[in-house]
Parts: sequence; C-alpha cells; structure tokens
Amino acid sequence: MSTPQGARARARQEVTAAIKEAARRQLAEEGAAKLSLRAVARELGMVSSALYRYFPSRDDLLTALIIDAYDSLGAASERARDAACDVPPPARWIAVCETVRGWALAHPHEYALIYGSPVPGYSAPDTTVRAAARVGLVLIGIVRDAHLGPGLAGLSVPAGLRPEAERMAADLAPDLPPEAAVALVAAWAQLFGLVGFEIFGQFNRVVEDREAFFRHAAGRLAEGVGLTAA
Amino acid sequence: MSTPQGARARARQEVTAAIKEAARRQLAEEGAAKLSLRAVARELGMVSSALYRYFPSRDDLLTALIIDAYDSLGAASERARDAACDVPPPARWIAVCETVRGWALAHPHEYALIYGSPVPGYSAPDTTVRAAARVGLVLIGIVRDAHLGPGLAGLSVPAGLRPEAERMAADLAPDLPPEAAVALVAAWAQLFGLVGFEIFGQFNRVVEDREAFFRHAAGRLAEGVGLTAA
DNA sequence: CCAAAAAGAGAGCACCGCTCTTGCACGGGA
DNA sequence: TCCCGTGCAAGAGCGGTGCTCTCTTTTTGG
Repeated sequence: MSTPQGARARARQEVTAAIKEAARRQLAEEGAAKLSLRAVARELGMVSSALYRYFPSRDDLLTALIIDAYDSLGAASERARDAACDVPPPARWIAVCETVRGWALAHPHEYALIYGSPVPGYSAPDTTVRAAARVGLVLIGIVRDAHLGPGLAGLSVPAGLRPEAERMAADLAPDLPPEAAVALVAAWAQLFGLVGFEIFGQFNRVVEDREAFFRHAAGRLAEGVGLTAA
Repeated sequence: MSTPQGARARARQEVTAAIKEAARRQLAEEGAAKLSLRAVARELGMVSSALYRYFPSRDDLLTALIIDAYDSLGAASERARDAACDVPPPARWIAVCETVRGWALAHPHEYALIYGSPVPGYSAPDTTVRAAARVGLVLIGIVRDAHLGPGLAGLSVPAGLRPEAERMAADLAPDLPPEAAVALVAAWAQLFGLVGFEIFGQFNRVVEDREAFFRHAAGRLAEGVGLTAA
C-alpha cells in the first residue's frame, strides 16, 4: 500500500493520481455525465486505451472519485468537529452542519455524485460504504458527547417503532437511547435534504438568505435530536 | 391547444404521446442516463432523425418527462390531500407525506429525474417550475387549514432571520405567520431528504422498518411546522 | 388542383466506452 | 553487466450515441 517497492510502482501511483486529478477537474467543470475517459486521456497526453491499464472502466474511475468525495466531506466534517470541541454540543452540531453545507457549495458536482441520483443499478462497494459513514459518525459523536456530558432531552417513539429503534441503536450507537438513534438518522437524512435542495436549485426563488435560513434549520435539527440549547 | 383542427395535428399529438410513453418506459427500466433517442425511435419503428420533428433535442424530451413527473407527483399528493380532507391537519400532513414516499418508491427513476442531481448546466424552464410547485402548495394548504381552523402552534425565528421570514411568507403564503413559512420550507426540504435517502439507498443497512420510520419522521415534521396532534 | 408545408428516410459527422493487437522500453534476476 | 519478460503506450476498430443535412413522400389549405 504505502511501500513504494519500485520505481515502477511509484510511477503507476503517480499516473493513477494524475488521472484522478484530471477527472476531478472535468467533473467539477462539466459534471459526472460529461466526464469522458477520452477527454481525460487527451488532457494527460495519453491515448484513451492506455487509461484502461489504471481503471478497468469508466464506472471504476467514477467509483474512485465517489470514495474520494466521501472522504473529503468526511474529513471536512471531522475537522469542523475538532475545531468546535470546546463549544457545547448544540453549537458543535450546527458548526458541522454548516461545514457540510459549505463543502457541498464548494464542490457541487462532487456532492451530486455522492448524494444525487446514483447510477441506475449501481450498488456501492464496501469501501464506499465505509467512506460514506464518516459524516454520520461525526453527528453520532456529538449526540453521544451530549448524552455523556450535559445531557440529552428525552424523546419518545411510538410503540410500533420500538423494535426498530432498538435495532438501530444497537447497530449505530449502543450507548445511546433508542429514541435518540431514530431521531439521529432522521436528522441525518433531513440535513442532506436541506443541503440538496439548495445545491440542486430547488430553493431558487424561494429562499434568499440561505445562510441564515440554513443556520436556523440546523439548529432546529439539533433540537430534534435532543440537543438542548446551552 | 385542445382543438384538433385536422387529422394532421391529431396524428402529431399521438406520435408525441407515443414518444413520451416509450421514453418513460425506457426511463423506468434503465434510468435517465441510458435513455437514448435512437432506442426510442427503434421501439417506435421510426428512424432516429424523425424524432427531431417532435423534440428538438434529447434534453427537450427529458424536460417533457420531468414536467410529467412533477405533474404526476403533484396530482398524487393532491388526491391524497382530498382523500384526507376530513381528518385533522396533522394526520392529513402525514398522509400526503406517505403518498409522496409511495410515489417515489413506485417511480424511482422519475423521482431521481426530478429530485436527484439535475443534468449539468440544465436550468429548469418556467413550465417546470410551475409543475414542481404543486406538492409544495399541498403542504402549504394543510398548514393554512390548520391556521384558519384548529390553530397552529407558535413558532419562533431568530431576529436575523426575521426579514427573510417575512419575505418568504409574503411570496408563499401571505396569510400565514412568517415563522410558519420558514418552518414549512424547511420541512419541505427535509421531507425530500428522507424520501431521497430511502430511494437512493442511503438507508441500506441502517433503517429496516422504513414504513414505520418514515411515518414517525413525517409526524415529527408535522410538529415542526406547528401542526399539533389532535 | 397545385403549391407549400410537414413528416419520414437515409447518409454522415463527431464523439463516446471499450477491446484487441502490436511494438517498445524499462527493470529485476542471472 | 546483459538480457529477457513484463508493463505500458499506441493505434485501429467496433458498436453505440446525439445531432444535422438532404432528399423524397405525403398531406393540407387556398
């Protein structure tokens, strides 16, 4: 992995990185639909068939970009969490949400790649799943900190959702009350609903001051998971 | 518009409808990315160039499908609202939300077409915008009914959001309190966050009993806009 | 009844993803 | 140090795409 055993392997890694970089540039400029292997090859001064030595297909290149995008967003949210480690959980939650939104605004096409419509019939490989989970883990961590520290507001779930709530909590955060797990997953999806609507233009002619609107919505999301304003 | 002045015009409408139908079938089977004008023409026994007499480009055909999809979803939500006209607003809200989710589950590729990543550089024409608004209007109507009838729980917005809230209320629902307008827009985006995460597979290995989970989340969304349980 | 408009057919252009074959140049074992 | 095998780039080519242009046929309306 990190052992550059030979000059050969190193060159291969460099070319692979150059391909991904050029592809990411094209993705940012034209979007995933227009990303073309031949154009990437042209930009790199190669012939298109040479690219297949590095990525077996266009989908594999896209998958690599997807993983990188998840990692980039995950790292950004982790940095935001760490930078806000000394503010109370509700404010930390808002800070992470705003970082997610900021990342999406800065990388709209990469955001579309990971949270927009997936390719039909495309099922994410395991590596993708792991990368995708990072943002969620950050959010869970904030709620856990509140639970272990200043406390979490009590929530409730209807009886019919009880088993599911306990299953979700066992999988996601065994140390959290089941109702918090349910609220967390819902807030997670709702956060990306807010971000997606802004990125994809659904807020055009509807929301003007998006910064303020989002901050407020993120705060209400925090209340929804039981984070009480300090 | 509705005057079939000649057999010629009627034939044109029929062919146009046949093209859209075949395209919708292909869309449902393979997704928007694989929708090909040539394949549609083949299925209809025409040559591909003949199709351009009806739709100037592939994007125009896609736009027609988008409008139809918005209309289909809008009509479904209006039917759900009318069917639940005699239950209290919170239950009506949940019914409409569940109908939106049901429509999305039944037409995942059409859902992806309208609420997934838009085509790069694609900007929705005005006709699209109007069709897109129908679901939102249904949600607004439910809150309005509650406001005029059994009452709406009081909400609050921070001072910084006040002007935006009043602007949004003036545009969307002048008879509603500004705080309700803000909550409504947020709930609207969050609803599609929940639906999108389920449709696009983000809930895989996370949420099992999606029916119950969604019902509960929709109920909490209703509370968030001030609809108090009867 | 005939000119004009509309519609279909076909060839063709540039581009795409992907495959296969062919040379070549380099790197590691002898 | 040499030399062979291997990894890589190059090129041609296949079937597909969106789209344009021209030509012919069909229908319509004055």
